[in-house]
Amino acid sequence: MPQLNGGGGDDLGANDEMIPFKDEEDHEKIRESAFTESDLADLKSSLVNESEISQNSNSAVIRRGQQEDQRIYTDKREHLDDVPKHQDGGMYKASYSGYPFLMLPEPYLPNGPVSPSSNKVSVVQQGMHPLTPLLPYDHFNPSPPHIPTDVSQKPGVHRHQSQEISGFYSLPQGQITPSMNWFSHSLMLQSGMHPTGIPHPAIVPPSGKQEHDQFDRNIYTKSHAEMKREKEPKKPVIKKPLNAFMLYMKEMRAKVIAECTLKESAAINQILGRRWHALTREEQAKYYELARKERQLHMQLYPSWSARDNYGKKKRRKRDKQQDSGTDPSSPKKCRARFGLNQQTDWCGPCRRKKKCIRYLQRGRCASPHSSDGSAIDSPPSPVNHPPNPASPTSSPLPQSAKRSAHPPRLSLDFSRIKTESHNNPD
DNA sequence: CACCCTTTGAAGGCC
DNA sequence: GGCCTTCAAAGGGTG
Repeated sequence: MPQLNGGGGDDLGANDEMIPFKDEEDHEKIRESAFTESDLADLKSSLVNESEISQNSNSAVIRRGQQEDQRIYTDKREHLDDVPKHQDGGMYKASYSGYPFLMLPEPYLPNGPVSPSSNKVSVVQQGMHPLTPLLPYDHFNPSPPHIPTDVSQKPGVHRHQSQEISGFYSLPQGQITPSMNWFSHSLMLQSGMHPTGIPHPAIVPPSGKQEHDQFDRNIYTKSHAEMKREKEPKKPVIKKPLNAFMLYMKEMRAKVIAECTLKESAAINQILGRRWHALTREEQAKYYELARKERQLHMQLYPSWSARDNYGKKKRRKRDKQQDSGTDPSSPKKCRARFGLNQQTDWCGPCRRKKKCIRYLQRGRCASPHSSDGSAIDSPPSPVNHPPNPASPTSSPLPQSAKRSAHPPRLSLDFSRIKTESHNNPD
């Protein structure tokens, strides 16, 4: 994919990495939010700037910054210091272990994180090998250390690695043994052993967030009968596979929390969102690739599952309710509607180029920045910023979403705009 | 206690 | 195909 091309170099330089995010809104909202302390805001800015600066420099700088970030965890990883730290562009370094084992999103870990106390922090802190989990595809480790040695061994079933679909979904301990390759698991699932009968990592009890943790604990603390009684009425929920950004958040959240001592997820997510945009395509591509693989595996494990299955499992958000109840036609969602066809000069770049604004369409706001006076920032007619499709044309197919989606998942953003916003980067 | 907030991406339904 | 909605994680905040 062109986005991945490391070859022309410039392409990766993200000059045309038109990344949308609502900068102005960010600033305002952050100020308006519960985090009103100026130092906090500064901290946030610096956090973002850190990435932005890196972005504006080059990937080497980025990696250096990441290494610096990583230092935060040095004390936690000292015992792993003999392990090469920089195997994959520095991206999965710090905490992105566990994938496919520990990094598995907790919903996929029916028994919860290996360490009961670590379910908020990812992986490395769990003492995992820093590389194994980070290299789920090419460096898949069939014998993750956290797999208990006493797990039952199923005779005749041998785990053999699959390079095509590595073990993204860790097999539940005590349920699916590590000696079973995931294909076996998949086959089991497809051949009658329905997911609902096997507490697969992606399967969680139907209700609250933490429920799966409780659920997991209950498995060991409650009697079998009790468990049965409790479990039976509820149908386990197969969660959606995490997308690239979710994977990124999962990995980086702990780091951001540690750096800025923030705990409020909304604020953390804002930072993470901006950092996400500050990533180079290469860096993002790795997460896209992980996400793609995860979807692939999820699809194989639960061929009949549909994202729609989980609809209604969450309460509708207020915003949605508001939209639903009173769809306010006076609150335009699109630049087209907002400014009208006669004032296309006021449209944001993407809208002007494409005559529409996806962010307005999807989020009710335009991610692509307008200038402070309301005029649109003149974005270069860069190619649409597809997600850095990690699938190399020779190795993997396009992500389905990329194939299906008529529009790019992300809007383009004039990167100079980000620079302008950056306090530290006059460039 | 339940929901909100906040982010991006994926998926699916509707037209 | 375009548009729209919902969910995925997370955990403090809020009513």
